[in-house]
Amino acid sequence: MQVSGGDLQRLRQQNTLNSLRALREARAPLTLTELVARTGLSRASVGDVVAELQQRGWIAEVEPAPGTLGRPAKRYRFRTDVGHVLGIDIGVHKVLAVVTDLAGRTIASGRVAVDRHTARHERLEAVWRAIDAALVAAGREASDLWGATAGSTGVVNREGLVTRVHDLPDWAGVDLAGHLGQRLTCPITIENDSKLAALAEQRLGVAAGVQDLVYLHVGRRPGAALILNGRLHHGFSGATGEVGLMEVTGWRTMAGHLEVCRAAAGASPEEAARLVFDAARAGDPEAQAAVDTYAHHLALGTAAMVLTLDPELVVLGGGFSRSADVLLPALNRALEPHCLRVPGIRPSTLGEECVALGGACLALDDVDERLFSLEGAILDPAAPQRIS
Amino acid sequence: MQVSGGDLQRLRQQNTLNSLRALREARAPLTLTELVARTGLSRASVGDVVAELQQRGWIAEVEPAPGTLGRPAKRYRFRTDVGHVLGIDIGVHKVLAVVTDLAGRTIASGRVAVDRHTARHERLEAVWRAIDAALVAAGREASDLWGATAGSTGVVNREGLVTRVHDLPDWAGVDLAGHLGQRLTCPITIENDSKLAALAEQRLGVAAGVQDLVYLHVGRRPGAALILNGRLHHGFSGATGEVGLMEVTGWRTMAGHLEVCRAAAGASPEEAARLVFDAARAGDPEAQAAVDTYAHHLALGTAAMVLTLDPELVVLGGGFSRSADVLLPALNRALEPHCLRVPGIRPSTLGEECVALGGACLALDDVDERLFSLEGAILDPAAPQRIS
DNA sequence: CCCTTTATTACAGGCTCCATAGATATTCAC
DNA sequence: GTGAATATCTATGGAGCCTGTAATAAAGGG
Repeated sequence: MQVSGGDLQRLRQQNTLNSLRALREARAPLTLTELVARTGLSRASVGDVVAELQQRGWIAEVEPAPGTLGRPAKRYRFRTDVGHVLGIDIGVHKVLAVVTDLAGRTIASGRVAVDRHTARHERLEAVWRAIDAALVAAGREASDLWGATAGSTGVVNREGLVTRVHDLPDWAGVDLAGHLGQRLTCPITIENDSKLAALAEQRLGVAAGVQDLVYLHVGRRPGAALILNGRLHHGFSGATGEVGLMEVTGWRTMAGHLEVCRAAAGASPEEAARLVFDAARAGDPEAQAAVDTYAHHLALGTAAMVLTLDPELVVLGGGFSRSADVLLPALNRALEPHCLRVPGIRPSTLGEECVALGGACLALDDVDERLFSLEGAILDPAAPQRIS
Repeated sequence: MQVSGGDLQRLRQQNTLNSLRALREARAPLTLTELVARTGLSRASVGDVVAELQQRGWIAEVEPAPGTLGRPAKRYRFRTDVGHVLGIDIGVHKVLAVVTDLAGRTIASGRVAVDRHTARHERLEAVWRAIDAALVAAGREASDLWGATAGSTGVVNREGLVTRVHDLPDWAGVDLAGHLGQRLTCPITIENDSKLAALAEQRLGVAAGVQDLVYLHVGRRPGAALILNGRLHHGFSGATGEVGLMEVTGWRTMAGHLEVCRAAAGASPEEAARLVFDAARAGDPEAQAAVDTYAHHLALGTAAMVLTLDPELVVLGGGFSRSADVLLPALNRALEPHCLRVPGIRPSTLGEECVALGGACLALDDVDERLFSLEGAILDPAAPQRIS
């Protein structure tokens, strides 16, 4: 059905998409009368549009709400189950794959443990195992996926290549998009893991709806990601939030201040920080001083970003954010002397799935883009195929 | 003419606006056939739409292009002269008002000299004199203006209040929007001067079309402004680009390194920098060292922003940018060790009108917003009235 | 069992768009 | 100067979509 310029069919397509969008954003069943109010169309037109959407499979009828006065109205809901997307977190210690529906709700996940010394090909193999496990648990095939986004440590450029990595020796230069493309036919995106975590917090977590925020990954290697004007800020070459590379911030070495504490004696580097935070919480002066020193350095880099961007919120994520009750007040105190206005600081709420969930969010953005702004054409629900 | 939801009249409005937009963005007369190609409509529909736009006064017919084969086509242009906007630069040393047409071309300007010690009420009086001079030169009345934006030093919050100023002792807290509103009935916006300069460079200057850039105001009091994703980044409280407030950058004192040079002996602070840059250009080692020191400190704050944002471009504006041939290479060298990727650095091209022009750009954005996205209604050209 | 309330269905009317064909205006070739 | 070629303009017919109104259907309360 070829449609030209400002055709009447175009108007119908617009109205159809507007109705579908209204149902999608309502996140609850709507009656025709409610849709009339939301779209501004007449009841007759909405009836036509809804019939077409139902016939194509985008929406489904649910049973009428009981206990209402008058003839009960039919209710329709957006079918979040017609498509699924995949979010993948390729971390140092684990690979996590999450399958979500079109509302971003987790359907199933698969997890494979790896470690710092896992070789590149083994890690890539673990990615497939996690994906397969998630797909099996979701009862889906790879060809059912409408989109996939993988998060990796390191700088990820526009072409999806991992260009700089510190944690994993042989990971630089890996072509994740190419690897995933061997078995996935849907559109694939690769992004930095902290950026995906920030996106997840802004969509599903503690920063829901905040337009400008700085996400701080606090851990042995701190990092940062930015949401600006409601969108993930990727930067020209993908290297945003790297203020920690400046020597004056001390970000590269600041975790050491925690590890030399007596409270951490004998513990593994992973354990050390938690022990020090616990000791500080219990009142150990040495541990408290170490936390303050850590917060002082963290505040230097954070202040640079806050003064540059004046965000509404700072979100604390990463391993150390589990001790936010100790770290957050220390960071707040340390930021005070640097900032004109200290933004709100809140700890992450999503936990260790946040990177994979952020990947799903990014893939869903792509699905929405395709659905709502691609020439306004309304098609049958189907998994899009990668073109390249 | 009341129009509901997905009315057919709505479709006509959309098509009308699309045609108008095509004519506006072409910035040159178009024939009906060219409009058919750009809008995707049929010739018959475009004919109708154009007739209405011409009758309403939005577009005008120009004489046909000679020397073409076949019957010469009528040509139409967007009437950039039906409306005007005002850009105002309230600086330390001058007040400059610029009247532009809807294409952002300067029609006339008015300028009043002031200085650091001009009292608040005198400066506000100078603003009116500059505005009146510009209006007289343009042959317009205040009621003809479709929008006005004033740029001021200091932090400007969302309500248009100037909250923090360093250069002018009694300027903090001034309610510029209220002052301008006494005689201007159009929508009024107040913004920080560096932000407006950045916008002007991105729309009309050296950074035309660049999506992500950092604008560096280099002068005795350096500052910065950000364009992110093609839009001015205002921040939560208006205090963006203030990384120079961190002591470690040395921005507050770095101009002193220039003024203590022998090359600047006896000169006024305003003159000193230019003399030192001249001496450095001529090969004076002491001056070159001073420039390098200045560039080193400038690079500290710049690197923090570049590492945070990974912009495509850095634009050098402000007084010292006239000596960009000396300063730019020094800044480039000083940035090298800090950055993963040193962005392109270019000197400003717009000169001292840039803040006022940026104000006009911001006012024009508001005009476009109102014209193209306000419920899709197409009205007669007229100066909008402020509601508040 | 009837009445009220609300949702659905059917039909007429109006508006806008597109396609096609004929009329018009200019240039180029001879 | 005349005619062919080219491209634009004008007018008409046909089709699609939306709206409004009136008639019909379905549930709950008295």
